[in-house]
Amino acid sequence: MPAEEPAPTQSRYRWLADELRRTIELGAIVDNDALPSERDLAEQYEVSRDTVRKAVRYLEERGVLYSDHGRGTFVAPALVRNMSRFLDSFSHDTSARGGVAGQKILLVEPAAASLAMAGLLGVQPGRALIRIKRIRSIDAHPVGLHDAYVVARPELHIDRAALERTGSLYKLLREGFGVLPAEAVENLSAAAADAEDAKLLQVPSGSPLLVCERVTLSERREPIEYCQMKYLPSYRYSTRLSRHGFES
Amino acid sequence: MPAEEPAPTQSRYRWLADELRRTIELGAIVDNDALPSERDLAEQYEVSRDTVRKAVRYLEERGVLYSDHGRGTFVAPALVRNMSRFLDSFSHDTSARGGVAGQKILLVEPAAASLAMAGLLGVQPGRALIRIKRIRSIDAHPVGLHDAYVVARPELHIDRAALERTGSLYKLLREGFGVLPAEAVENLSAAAADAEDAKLLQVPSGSPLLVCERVTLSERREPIEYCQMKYLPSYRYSTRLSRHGFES
DNA sequence: TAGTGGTCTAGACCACTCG
DNA sequence: GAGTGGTCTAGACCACTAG
Repeated sequence: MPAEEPAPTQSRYRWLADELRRTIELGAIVDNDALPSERDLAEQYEVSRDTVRKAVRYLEERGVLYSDHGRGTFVAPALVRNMSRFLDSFSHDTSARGGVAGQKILLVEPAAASLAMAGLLGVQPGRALIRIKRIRSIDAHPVGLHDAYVVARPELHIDRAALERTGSLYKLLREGFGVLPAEAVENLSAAAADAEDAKLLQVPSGSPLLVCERVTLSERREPIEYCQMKYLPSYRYSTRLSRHGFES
Repeated sequence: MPAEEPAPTQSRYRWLADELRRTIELGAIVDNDALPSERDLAEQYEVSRDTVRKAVRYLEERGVLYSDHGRGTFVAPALVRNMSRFLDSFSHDTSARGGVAGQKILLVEPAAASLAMAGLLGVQPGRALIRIKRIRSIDAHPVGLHDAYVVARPELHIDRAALERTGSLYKLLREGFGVLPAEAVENLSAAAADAEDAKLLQVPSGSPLLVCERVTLSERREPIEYCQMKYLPSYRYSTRLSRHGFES
């Protein structure tokens, strides 16, 4: 029996997924325990089996559940649960970890796309960009440098004041201009801090840094920005991988 | 009209997905072009619309397609296409990039789980493990160190000879013992090479390294191994992020 | 053999986008 | 308003797992 009816704005499977997640977080079903069968859940929550399957799949994608053909559907161990690693801004990601995100804006200026950057972003070389360079901090401690190149658009008016106000470039793009990041490609490696990095992050030159390059695309897969991020060793980047088939 | 019937062993939606991917790779539909509507595809390929939707979703998960409510289904730009980033072994990943994976086995020996490792793996402290330390190389150039701790099982007989023969720990676990990695959690950061790292990788002590820690789980979410990987700056770790909802 | 998840179908209606 | 993807249903059968 449904504990509560789904809000009219929400789909039934999302509502069911939330119900199931709540049940799990309450500790009613523990790690690696089986859920009731899909047919039972369908009856209990008064939805079709297909709707149950959608809810289960939704939670599988988020690492909350996993299903085994012929055996059942189970609660994923806490280690992987909620390791969603979807698209996220530094600010949002940091507060999700219980920290306070900060920034010191070093630079907001027009720039032109270099050959390399144009290729990555899929725009013409020389295309107008807006460069934004910032020191990012968590709980007032500097942890990294962000060097972003946003593809300029006529309606886009990014200035230091607006950025300072919102504290998050993504939030500014979304709320100010309706630009919504939908997908991103990232490339991680290690590098030594150069003289400038060292000075800004207050570490010796040559110190190890985690370098993350990112290209962000809009819902229509138009390029939004290229960003190079350099982090101190204390910064940790977490992710979850699934098999999802037999690609081996 | 279907070009060819699906093999009896394969599901129809996987077959359709392969057909669509082939069509795209042939260049018949270019980046950001729209596919025929789901209803049209269902008619063309003589399947139900639901089967079309499953095929499309399958390719969306792999970064090949994306759909927009009310607009259509489109081919993802080449930048994100085929950036699947599912669970993969070093060997497989390397050959997918066109390189030849190599290894030099430094150590295969029994070990006991430390407190920290026991917590990560979800086993008792002191639990029997098998430690495997290797230098990994691409095209005969050393690129990283792998230090793996495999959870020992009675049926599991890992020795240097077997590992040398297969060249891949995952392949050995899969083909030798039917242990299939299903999910993994990774944690990346930067670190300086210590004296031992430096010697093994032939770089100065203090050089920047990309450190990747990974816990791998089986299909039943039993712990398989903990592995710490350290890579030179030339090694690149690529990933793709999606929004998948409104978690911002 | 009974029970589970996986696939497939046909049809209905809703929500969104765009000319 | 016409066309698109998104949700939901009810029922059938297959493939796998376990006692």
